[in-house]
Amino acid sequence: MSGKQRITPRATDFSAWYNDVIARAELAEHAPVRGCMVIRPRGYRIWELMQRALDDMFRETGHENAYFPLLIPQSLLEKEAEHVAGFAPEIAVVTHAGGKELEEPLVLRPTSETIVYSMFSRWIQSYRDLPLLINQWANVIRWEMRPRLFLRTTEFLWQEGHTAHATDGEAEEEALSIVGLYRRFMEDWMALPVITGVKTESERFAGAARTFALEALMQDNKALQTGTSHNLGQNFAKAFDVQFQNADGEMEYTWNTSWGVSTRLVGALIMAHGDDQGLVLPPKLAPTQVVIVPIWKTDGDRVAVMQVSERVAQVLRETGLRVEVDDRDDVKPGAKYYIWECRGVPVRLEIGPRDVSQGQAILVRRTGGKTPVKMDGIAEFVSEMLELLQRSMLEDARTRREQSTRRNVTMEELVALMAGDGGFAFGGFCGKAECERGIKDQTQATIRVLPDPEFRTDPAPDRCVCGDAAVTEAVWAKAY
RNA sequence: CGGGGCGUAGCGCAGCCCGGUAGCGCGCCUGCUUCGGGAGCAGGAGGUCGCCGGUUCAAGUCCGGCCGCCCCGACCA
Repeated sequence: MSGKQRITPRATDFSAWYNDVIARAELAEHAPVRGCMVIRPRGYRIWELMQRALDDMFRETGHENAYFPLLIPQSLLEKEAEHVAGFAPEIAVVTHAGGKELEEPLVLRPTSETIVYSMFSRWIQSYRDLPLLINQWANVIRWEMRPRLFLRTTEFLWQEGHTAHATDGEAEEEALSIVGLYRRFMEDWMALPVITGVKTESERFAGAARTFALEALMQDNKALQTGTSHNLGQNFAKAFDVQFQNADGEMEYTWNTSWGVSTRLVGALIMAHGDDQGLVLPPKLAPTQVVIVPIWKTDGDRVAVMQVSERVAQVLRETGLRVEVDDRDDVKPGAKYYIWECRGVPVRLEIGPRDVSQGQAILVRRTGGKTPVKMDGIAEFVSEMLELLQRSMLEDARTRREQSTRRNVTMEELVALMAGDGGFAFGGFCGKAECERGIKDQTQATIRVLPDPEFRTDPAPDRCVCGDAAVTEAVWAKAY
């Protein structure tokens, strides 16, 4: 547990680094079933902190939590043609139960649109029932060929929002406002800058009219889709007969949205901020924000140092900080430094006999640098330090992303970039699926999004990377 | 599903060619000395060598079969 095995440096093998960090920080492990993971307490608490923040945001915007079942009748899943086709390869099916073969196989939900909208059709009668804004926290199952802890597992945890509206405009507004909500969460809590935009047809959710997405760049210069929000149009309403009577007494199908983020966000946090020492957590999502390491030689020192350490911990906790005192006497202080750095704790306070006599503690930042802090006003100082760290992590991540972003790329540049350093490549796009396909075959890069106005290049490119006239701008990257 | 590799202590591995008392590092337990950047010494616990069969006086090692896992080629929050 407190071994001194080295973490593979990122530059040597990013994948091995990622696995090492997860193992050493005790975030998760592989389960007996291929593709499944056990999320350990230190990893699960990160997810719980994410959940709490997001859940509060959903509530503030009028959404209510509910729970729909894991098992879905196969016939129900098959009602929306495009949806079934899209998920077919990833579906797990229960055929036997109670000691006999089932009359109708049950699907383990890969997502819950089908069961949700079949229930919505019973709950909605009038325009007065709209909008209906539901969220659920749940696990889902998607049989994966190439699993990776947190990033792509057969079972994962997520939230899925499902809403019903009276008009297409309202649904579109809802889908977009969720993108904004996700973006605020990712920037303010995860310190993760994202690019937002709309997906091309080939990357669109099975059954959606439009898919909006948030894309972040990891330190290996590969993109990670960190969230999606779909305007489902009336596709599911028609498949599941979700109708309401409008003010004029006419029957209309509802307009729906669905949206989600998952435990993949933990993987994003690791890959966006981690360094060769291990995990680096933004203060707002760190299970332990401050670790106090008491230092002593003699028993007399120990009593004095522990007394001060506990008092400092108390003061910090009273200001709402998550604090741990590492008072183990079988591990030397130096070893503790490595352990807590590996776990990503943002701030460490070292308190030894010298500090006690001088009325101070030594504050060490996870991202580098140490300074003495006076005991008077230490809570305020540490709080401000954490806020500063939270902000600087976002700025640093944004700087890294900008350094790995190229604009107005030509086909030659795109090919060279994807064969080399990778990163985000902005360029004109003709809108043709064959063009998109060809670039993917040649470079392994896909269009992550057609970026929202705020991210676009000014002036807009007028030629597609293929040479044809551009109808829009696109962001290419190799993706997870 | 096609190609390559691996199953030996909690983890990482050696031993296998050439059959003969199951080993190393880390971790774990006990004690003493240590303690401001991964402590040292001494003692100790821990194993159906993936499974089934065969050859042999004798199999971790040789032979046959099976199972599982990892890596590489067609999808995805």
